[in-house]
Parts: sequence; structure tokens; C-alpha cells
Amino acid sequence: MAPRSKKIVDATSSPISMADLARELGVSMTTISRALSDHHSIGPATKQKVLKLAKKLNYQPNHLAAALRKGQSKLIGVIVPYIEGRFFATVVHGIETAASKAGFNVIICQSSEDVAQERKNVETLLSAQVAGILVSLSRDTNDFRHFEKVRKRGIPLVFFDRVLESDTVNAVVLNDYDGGYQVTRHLLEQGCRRIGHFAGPQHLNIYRNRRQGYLDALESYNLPLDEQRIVYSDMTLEDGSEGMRQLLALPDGGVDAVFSAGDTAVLGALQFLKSKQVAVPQQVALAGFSNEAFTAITEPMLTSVDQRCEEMGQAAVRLFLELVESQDSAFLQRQVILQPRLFIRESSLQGTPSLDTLSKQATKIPC
Amino acid sequence: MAPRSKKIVDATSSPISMADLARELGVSMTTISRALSDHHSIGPATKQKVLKLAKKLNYQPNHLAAALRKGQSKLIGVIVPYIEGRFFATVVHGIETAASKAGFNVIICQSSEDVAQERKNVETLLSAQVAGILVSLSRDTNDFRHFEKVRKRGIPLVFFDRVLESDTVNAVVLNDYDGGYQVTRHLLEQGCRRIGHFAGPQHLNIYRNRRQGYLDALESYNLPLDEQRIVYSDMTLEDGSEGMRQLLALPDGGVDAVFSAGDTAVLGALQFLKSKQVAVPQQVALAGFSNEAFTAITEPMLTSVDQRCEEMGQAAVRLFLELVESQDSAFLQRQVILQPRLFIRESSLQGTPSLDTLSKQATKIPC
DNA sequence: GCGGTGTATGCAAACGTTTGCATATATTGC
DNA sequence: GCAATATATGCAAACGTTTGCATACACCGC
Repeated sequence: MAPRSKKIVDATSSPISMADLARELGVSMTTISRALSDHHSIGPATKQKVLKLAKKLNYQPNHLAAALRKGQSKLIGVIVPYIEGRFFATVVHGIETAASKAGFNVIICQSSEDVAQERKNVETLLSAQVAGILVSLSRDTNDFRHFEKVRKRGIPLVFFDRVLESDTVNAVVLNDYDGGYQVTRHLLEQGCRRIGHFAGPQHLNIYRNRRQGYLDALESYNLPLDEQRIVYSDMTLEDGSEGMRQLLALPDGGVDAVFSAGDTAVLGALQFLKSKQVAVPQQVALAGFSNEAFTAITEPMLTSVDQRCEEMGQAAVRLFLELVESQDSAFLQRQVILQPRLFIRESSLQGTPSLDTLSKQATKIPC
Repeated sequence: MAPRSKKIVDATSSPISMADLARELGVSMTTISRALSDHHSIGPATKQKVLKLAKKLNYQPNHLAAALRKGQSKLIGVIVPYIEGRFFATVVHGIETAASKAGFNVIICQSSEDVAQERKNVETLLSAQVAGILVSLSRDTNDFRHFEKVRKRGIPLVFFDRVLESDTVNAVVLNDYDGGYQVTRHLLEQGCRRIGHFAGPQHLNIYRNRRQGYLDALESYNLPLDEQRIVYSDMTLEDGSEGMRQLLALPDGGVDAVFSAGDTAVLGALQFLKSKQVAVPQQVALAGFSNEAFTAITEPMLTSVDQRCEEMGQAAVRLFLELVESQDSAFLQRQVILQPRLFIRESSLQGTPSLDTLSKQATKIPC
């Protein structure tokens, strides 16, 4: 019987290893290894010889073996609630690009907004011996032991966007508060005074902060808090439509603007208003959050806060790299806060819009 | 001097290995390994003991070591031109979900539509010892040697969406021809007879096939080919707008419908028509390709062909798994062809639309 | 002529698994 | 009672790197 290792199909030639190079050149594997990793103690002549042969034989290093020996792989684990959808896809794009530049590969996992799955993801990534983990929490994560394990192992852990309620972690977040503040100020400057708000689940930091920005902006104009004007929901299209209905039906004559903590909900509101022949922005101005692609397509186009998705991904990787460098990463706890950017479009421009600034921002579909 | 292995910060306790378990239970590592992998020759009592201890000590297997020994990792490499954007993000979602179910992790790489980068991605993935590679070609890949290398190594290779012009590969593709045919037939059934077409770059199989479907549908109605009604472009928003201008200006009175091989271009056309007060669909019906999220948001909503992104990802993984199973994968060359699905919306419904079927498909935002 | 330093190379032991080839006992069939 | 089979376990060699600790030679300064 033929030995098992000899395949019937001979197309699968085994890749060549450092041992092969060493044998060919009559030197030790040490020399090969050092030549390839540009060690100082290898003579230029030897180094050249090795590199040339490696290229000629098309040598491919086995990262696995190296990682095993060094206890340090070139893999970064990323956990997101889901990958489809503009925000996370773009963050992941930023992560992959930055990681690749630093010589790291990216493993993605999806928690599907499920804590149990998230826990499993963490275990998987640890088993894969990743050099670090970047994670955006699932919607209802409230048990953090699985992350303790990561820290115990001394593996850099960076949160982004959806973070732990604690300042003892490394995190990259958007200044959601400022986003809420900016957009509300903008609505106020347009002359709106009865501004409603679609608020998301308040156990999530992002929605809480957006709401607080809204409130503080109102206060800066000496407008009192009116809880009636705040609608809490899961921010779906239907929630937006229904929320708009509620706000219009308020006893004091409704609202003249709405700041929604999400774009999908504000789209629902827009559709509702159009179906009721309410003019946007003349009768009710609208503004959302996330700068989804469709905000530049609706009629009128929707004002929204951009979340700097790509920058967030890059920043997360940068932070990870810093942690890898510093030997006492267990102590380093850094927070990176990104400034959001307001995209002003038709839906919030009362009076005569400055068409110059408008068109520039509006025509670019953020896809 | 303290030994190097002993860290100053003791927080980083080294993870426990099979050797630890073996010592603790007084058995050999073989037994541990076999118990954990459910080998038949391990007694149920021993198996239980091992599993219990493993759970108690929170043992995490080192995939790297296993992969090194077995020469087979649990990693799938995925190369896409870019990850942001609905199509690829959703495909990757499908891939990750299916791969995860089968116990595989996914490494993503972006070629950024650049052949050189794509080549690099392949090398990287081979170095990472992936069990297989799934790839959607960069826009201008025309040199295939880097893929030959993959096959030489006996590593399963599956193309999806953008594939090689050859039937000696494993591939998952959409039936673009049928998509073009379906949508054109639909326009014909609506009574349109002067149907224009926005065609993409003809060196890409997908655009060529969509165009052919369009032509054959016309022929099925005994309508002659009129090259004047076909506008070739890169399918951007501006291309769509400009293309629409051209088609309206045709000597024979313009067109009464346009099938665009991409949604972005059809959006441009819609914007142009609205600016010229041309009624859609009454005067000109529109239909696109890709079923982008915004097609359900525009007014009127846009008819489009759905590409089954998620199914494509799943199918690619299924195909990969089949290749892994079959030992002579080098010979197996399978093509999976997915059927596109036409989403009929307002932009193409002449006369009295059947509101029942319409609303069901239209309200769901494919996000 | 000796310690110091810089250059150039090799030996062999790790890293944590998996697995072919033993070994040992118990059970079964004839 | 003996071969065949099933059950249960262990030894030790792989897998392809990296690296601490040698070894060896050359040159320099004193």
C-alpha cells in the first residue's frame, strides 16, 4: 500500500520550508531564519544568498509555526454585532486596511447581537491565538467575565463604538454627546424652538449620550426639558413613523423639528410627514444620526451626523498597536474620542438655504 | 536577574495546556487529546473526567498548534475588492455565518481593486496556512499565476461573483443573463417597446451577461437590436444622468423604458428625469440591478434585480466544504449558479399596478 | 597577551498539538 | 483454548519556526 502522505494526485506539492533552504545552501536553519528576519549578526553576503534562493524557490513562511513558537500571532480578532450595514462594514474596512499596513491579518466574528455568541467568539479568538481583540458589544451584553479572561491572558483588548460602562478599558468612541449637541444647536439656529427627539434604548451609552447632547443644547437656549417631546423606541422605520405621529398629536401644537438618534427612524418620520402633506423642512425640520447612504437620496435630503466609521477602525488598530508595543499593556487604559461631523442637508434648512455649502455636501453619496 | 519569562505584571497567567490536564489526572497527553476530540478508543469514564477537568480549569485549545501538526487550519481566507458597500458586506456576512457554523474562522483581505494587492493577499493567506480561499476578483485582474500557486498546494479555491473566464475553476455566480432577461421581459410585459439599456464595462462577465439577457428578451418579442439605445459607461450616478439625457435625445423620439445594469446609474437617470419633469413610470419606466437599499426609498421606488448576496456567501462556503471533504479536490470543478430575483416596484409599473404584490415587496428595506 | 567588542554561524530545545505504532486487558466466536 | 476483535491507554516523533547559549575568528586598546 502506498504511504498515506503520498497523495494520488500529485498536484499538491508540499511547500518548501526553511529546512529545505538550509540544506540547499549548506548552512543551518538558524542562519536562514536570521537572514530572513534581517538579524544583525548575519553577513550581507549570506543574507543575499538566502534571500535570493528563497525568492527562487518561492519560499512561503509558515506563520502558524512562527506564531506557535513566539506565542504571538499576526492575527487581530474583530467582533461586531453584524457586518452588513454601512457602519460596521466601513469600520471593518478601516480596521482591515490599517491592520494590513501593520502586517496583521483580521479575523472577523459576528455576535449577531447575542451575548452567548459573543462569549463564544471570544473563546474562538483566544483559541486562534490572536494578538489582540477589537470588539463592539452586542446590544444586550451585561456580563463581562469573558473579557476578563482576555485581560488575564495579557492580550490587548480594544472596544469601539459600543463600549463597557467603565473607564478601565481601552476604547475608541464617537463623541455622541457632541453629535447630539451640534445637530440640536443647528436646528435651534434655524429658528426651531419646539424640537422633538427620537431616543434609542437608554442602556446603550451611545443613545444616552445623544439624548444628553440634545438636552444640553436646548438648555443653552434656555428651553426647558419637555419629556413629552422625547419618544423612546428601538429606532426602526416603523418606530420613526409612529413616533412622528405621536409628536404631531401633542396638545401644544406638535413640534417644529425632530432630531432622531438614528437615520432609519428619521426616514420613517419623513415618510409619515409626506403622507400627511406636512412640508419638510418648512413645517417640520428633520435631522438624523449616522449619515447613512440614503440620507443623500431622499427628497428632501436628510441632515445627519457622520460617525467617522473608517477613522474609528483606524483608531482602534492604532490603539491596539500601542498596546502591543508597551510591555505593561495591562495598565494602559486609553480612550480615544472621535469628533462627529454634521452633514447639513435640505431637511433641516429653514429659510433661504446657502446653496453653495449645501450642494457640496449633498451630492456625495456616502456609499 | 529575574528570568525573562516571568513578567513583572503577574496578571498574564499563561493559559493551561493539555500537558497540564494530563499531569493533573495522571494520564498521558494522548488520552487527553483523544478524550477532547471524542476518539472512539477512550472509555466513557475517562472521557468524562477529562472533559470535566477541562471545563473546570477553563482549558482553551491552541488551534495554532493543532493546525501546525495537522497541516490544516480552521481558517478560511476571503479576498474581496472592498468590504464596505452592501453587496460584498452581505456576501461576507453570509460567508462568516456559514463558516462559523462549520467551525471555521474567516480572515478577510481587501484587494482594493488592485491586482498587485490581490497577489499579496494570496501570499499572506497561504502563509497563514488557511484551509481554503474564497475570492472575488479585483476589477482588472488578468494574470492568474497567483491562483495557480494555490491549486499547486492543494488548497480549495472558490471564486464568487467576479470569476475567471474559464470553466476549470470552482465558482459561485449569479445568473446575470437571466436577471437581464427577466427584467427586460417585465418591461416588455408592461407594454414598453422602446427599451434602452445602460451597459457596464464589457470586459466584465457580469455586465456582458446582463446585456445579453436584455438583447435576448427583446428578440423574444421580435424587436430588433438597436445599438443606439445602449449606452456604455462605468455606471456611476453621473453616467446614469448623462445616459438618460442621451437616450431622451434620440432621433426616433427617445425611449419608453430603461434597464440599467446597475442601481446607481438608474438613480442618476431617475434624478435627471425628475429634473426634466418626465413622469416615471408613465413616460419612462426604469429598472436597475443589485437591489440596493435605496431602491426602496426613492420616489418612485425602483424596480431592481436582487443578487442574493447572502446566499452567494453561503454557497461559496458550502462549495469549499465539499472540496475539503473530497480528497481529489484538484479535479472537482463545480459551478454554482444562483437565480436572481426580480423586485418589482413603482418605477416600472405601467397602467394599474397590482397593489397587493407591490406593497409586500416594496416596504422591506433590504438593509 | 588579555579582556572587550563586533561579526558570523550552529546546536538543539522549545511552542502545544496530533497520531502511528506499540502495549495490555477483556470479550467473543468457534 | 486460541485467534480475532474491541476497548483503553501510552510513547515519542512529528509539524516549521525562533532563540538562548554556545563557538569561532578578527580586531582594538592597553
